[in-house]
Amino acid sequence: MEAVSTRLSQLFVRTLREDPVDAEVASHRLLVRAGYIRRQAPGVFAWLPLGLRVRRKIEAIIRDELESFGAQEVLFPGLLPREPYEVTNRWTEYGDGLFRLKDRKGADYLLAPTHEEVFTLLVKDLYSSYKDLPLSLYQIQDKYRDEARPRAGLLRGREFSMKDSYSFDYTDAGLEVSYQQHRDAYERIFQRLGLDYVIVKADAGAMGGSRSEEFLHPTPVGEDTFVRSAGGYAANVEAFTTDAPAPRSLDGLSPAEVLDTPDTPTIATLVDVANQKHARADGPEWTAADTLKCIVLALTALDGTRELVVVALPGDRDIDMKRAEVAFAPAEVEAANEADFAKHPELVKGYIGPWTADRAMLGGSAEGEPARSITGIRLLLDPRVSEGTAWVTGANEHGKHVFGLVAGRDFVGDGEVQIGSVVAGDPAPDGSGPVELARGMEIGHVFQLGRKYAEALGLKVLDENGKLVTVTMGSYGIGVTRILAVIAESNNDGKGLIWPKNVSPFDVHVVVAGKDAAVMEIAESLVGNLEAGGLDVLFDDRPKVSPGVKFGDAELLGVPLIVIVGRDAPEGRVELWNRATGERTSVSIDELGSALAAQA
RNA sequence: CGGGGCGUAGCUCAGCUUGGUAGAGCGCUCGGUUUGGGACCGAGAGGCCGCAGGUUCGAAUCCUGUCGCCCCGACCA
Repeated sequence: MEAVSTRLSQLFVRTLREDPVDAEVASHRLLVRAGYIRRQAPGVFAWLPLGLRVRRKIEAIIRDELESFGAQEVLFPGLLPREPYEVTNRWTEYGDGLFRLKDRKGADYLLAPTHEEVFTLLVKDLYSSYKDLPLSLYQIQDKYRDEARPRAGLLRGREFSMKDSYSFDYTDAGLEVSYQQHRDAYERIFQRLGLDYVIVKADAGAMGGSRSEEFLHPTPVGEDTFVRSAGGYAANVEAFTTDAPAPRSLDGLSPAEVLDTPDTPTIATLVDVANQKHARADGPEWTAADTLKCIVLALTALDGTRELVVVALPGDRDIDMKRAEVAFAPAEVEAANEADFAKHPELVKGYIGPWTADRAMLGGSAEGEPARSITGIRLLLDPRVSEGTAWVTGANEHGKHVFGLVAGRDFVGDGEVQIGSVVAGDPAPDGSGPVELARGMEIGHVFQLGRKYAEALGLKVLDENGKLVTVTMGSYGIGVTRILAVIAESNNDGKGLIWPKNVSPFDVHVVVAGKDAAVMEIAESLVGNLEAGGLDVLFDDRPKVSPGVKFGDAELLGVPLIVIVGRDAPEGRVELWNRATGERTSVSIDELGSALAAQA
């Protein structure tokens, strides 16, 4: 690209002295204040020249890395017909999140939220042989999602730019290679962008794929919680797993006994009363971790049927509803309501447990019968409730709990479920030590889709043996405008933006300070030289603006290198100002080029 | 969808309690003085006080409704 110089006196920008009142997070506030973007509607932004320049810098890096392994760029429209999305059922599944519209004939259209369907169909149209594969296609295109609540400026918008790629292979091994190529390219892209990231295992269930990882940028404004261990483990909380302890012998465990525990509907009250009235003979106090909490959830399947399940987990844990949603998908999960309880009067709120003296209340029974429990409600166990563990839990009577109830002896679950809250200190499943919790913003996602879309849309090719095989696909996304916001979010100070050099709208910002015509002339020629040397230059040539305003704007706009042409210019000296460090050094004009190169 | 807040000039806000015909700072235009950290003087342009009803001689102000926006939560391939 040809180097350019732009005069601030001509640039279409107006900086705001005060923060816009509707902007909360730093990136939103500063991008608006510095004149990079303007809001058009909730979650919808117009791009001004400065913002566009940054956006294109980011896009160029993405393109470079994708082309480096042979991915090819295409461009789909944002406006698409309903049909392809009907075939995969996403016209319906997307629900309110989809922008739908009708043409003059009443035909249904949508503003695409993502493009799996049409990419699949495009390849189906043109290719039919294994010899054409592997193939990776991508586009950088605006996506539309009618978010219930757009927020934080560019971080969650309703229109946003996304780079989406799709890989096409006819073998699983091929998909693995394509996936790895994208994953490697993403690492290089984020490194070039100067973006801190962690790769976390993501839940792959809902989309029917086999492998999925998210690139998260750690930041307090992030929307995802993830866990990581010092030993290198990282995962989304939804994908975090806890291993069940090895089964313990049932021999020698004391029998369960029902004890009075008046007024103990909560775990906290139960622990208190247990310690007061039923202290353990052999020492340690009862804690919440000794109790078994039984939570009644209502699942609504896609066909609308509602089923209650009880999840039993240690009393020091809560249910993480996000994890629950993933675990029970596609069914919807919510806490059981009054009507649900009314149908099961045998469930005594606050005193629910799996066991009664006669017959299992929930789940199966240790002896394998009776086949159905009293309630018939499925009992799902947290992995910590493993065979041979003993618990204090509800006795299904007001004011009574059963102590020493042993999993695998006195009650049996109908399955395991991993929806307990994850807390700092939990062991990583790979043995790499305790985890900590952190917030992150998803900036990239690599996903092995497998054959779901190819199957639904009939994308098959002939293999070496002349046999039709269904193509296997991957999809890979990077949020371009979100990345821009994340970079802004992580690169600013009280005075304004501080762009990393690879994405800065200009390489250098030249400020002419003072009204002297001679100084202005020197600045003009200096700008010309820098441009000739291949640098993009923003030139603050505004004649009637005081130096303070120019300096303030320079800091707000965030070009990392600033050159002040001022009082020492007639002596052949200018100041080189590093935006990030604030350091200013006097350099001779002759050496400016090398001084800039040294800073860059 | 639940909770909270806010709609007055391009931006940030005052005025509303107690009704009397629209204000400030910044920005913008013109003239002049300034020019190394957000200068100053003078003269201007700019508002359907979100919208619709109502009360009243009179509504930015009181009442009702409505729309929109922001934040928190729910939701989010």
